[in-house]
Amino acid sequence: MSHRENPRPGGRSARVQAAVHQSVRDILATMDRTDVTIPLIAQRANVTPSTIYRRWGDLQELLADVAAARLRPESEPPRIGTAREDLESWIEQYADEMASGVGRQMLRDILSSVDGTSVEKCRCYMQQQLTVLIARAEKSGEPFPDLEELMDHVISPIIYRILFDCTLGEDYVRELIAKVMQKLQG
Amino acid sequence: MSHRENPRPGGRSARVQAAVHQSVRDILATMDRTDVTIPLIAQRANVTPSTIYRRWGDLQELLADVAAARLRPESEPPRIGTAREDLESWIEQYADEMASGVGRQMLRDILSSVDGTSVEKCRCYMQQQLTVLIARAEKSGEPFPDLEELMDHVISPIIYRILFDCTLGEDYVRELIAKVMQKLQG
DNA sequence: TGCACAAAAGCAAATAATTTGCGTTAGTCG
DNA sequence: CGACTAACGCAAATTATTTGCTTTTGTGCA
Repeated sequence: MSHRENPRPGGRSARVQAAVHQSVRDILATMDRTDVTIPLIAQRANVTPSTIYRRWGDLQELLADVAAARLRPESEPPRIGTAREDLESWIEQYADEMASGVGRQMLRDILSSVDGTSVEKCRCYMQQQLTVLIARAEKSGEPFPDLEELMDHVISPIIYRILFDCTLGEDYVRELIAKVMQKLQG
Repeated sequence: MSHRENPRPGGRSARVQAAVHQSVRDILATMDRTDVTIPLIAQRANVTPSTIYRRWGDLQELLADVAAARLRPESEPPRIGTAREDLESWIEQYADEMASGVGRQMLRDILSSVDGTSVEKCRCYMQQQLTVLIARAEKSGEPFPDLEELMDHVISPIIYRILFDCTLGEDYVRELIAKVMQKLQG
């Protein structure tokens, strides 16, 4: 599946991929997840079903691919104030996005794919954003948790709760961050 | 789907369910996940495909149901010594099971099901076991983290790493527990 | 015990999705 | 400009899914 990673921009392959991705997004916005089919996606994208089967294999892989693409961040985490404030703001937005209906669905699509590419992308995108925040803190001299600490004790609990249908309280994210920050002192 | 929850024991419904579950386990042990099909499962279980379609809907739901059933604990966490030692031992066994090939697959099957029953079971089973451990600690007067603390800072990071293909180092579980225990002092 | 009822299974035809071989097209590189 | 190749379209063959109808099986009641 090398072509899925680096289709030459502007080539036919890239156009088909864009059309199919767009078709999936449109259909997913309209219909229930359970009656989305490849023939349907193909029709809306003006390609043949066999093109999709050959490129993505099956519906799960296609949905995972689309979900991963949607999770790619468009910009760096916005600058609010202190590094901690930037972190709080970004994580809160991240949690909201993942906890929404479409967010949950994207997570599930990504996790249920056999091919690990999408899951890896999803993790990398998130880590990149965190790394930017960490770098900012370092630059300004603020004490800040490292990547592993953030993954294990902020991101993981949030994603776990979303996946396993627990509720995320109002201040849940903020409290997680507070705990991690507190540990920096001790 | 009320029949899936409480089929009268010994009835025909229960026998079919057992046969189908067994068939799925057998097939999953032999074959690659991607070429398991409902007709195949039906054949091995000596039922017609339509029976499976009518009862479970599709392959994903069936696999999620089987996975949830496999995760039901057969016994309480074994008694090793102190409550902390019991916890370490149980979590380590839990992590190993989930990190194995079949464990990962079960997790994914459960998470990709649309119906939330299996995901709920999976969480409940785990929480039950933790609750037993917490009760033991309380009885013996040992300081011990509460359920939420264990879920957020021990279980979540483990499951997250498994789902997102990170590696779990040799002492990773033990260190997570050590950190949580340490917090009880401060 | 035996009869009536309901739930779930079987069967088979109809529909829909997936796979595959082969010819065609579009982009790439010399 | 003219091969060359990767990816697409088309259509036939296969396989999976759905569905209407019939039959079986277990349950409750006379």
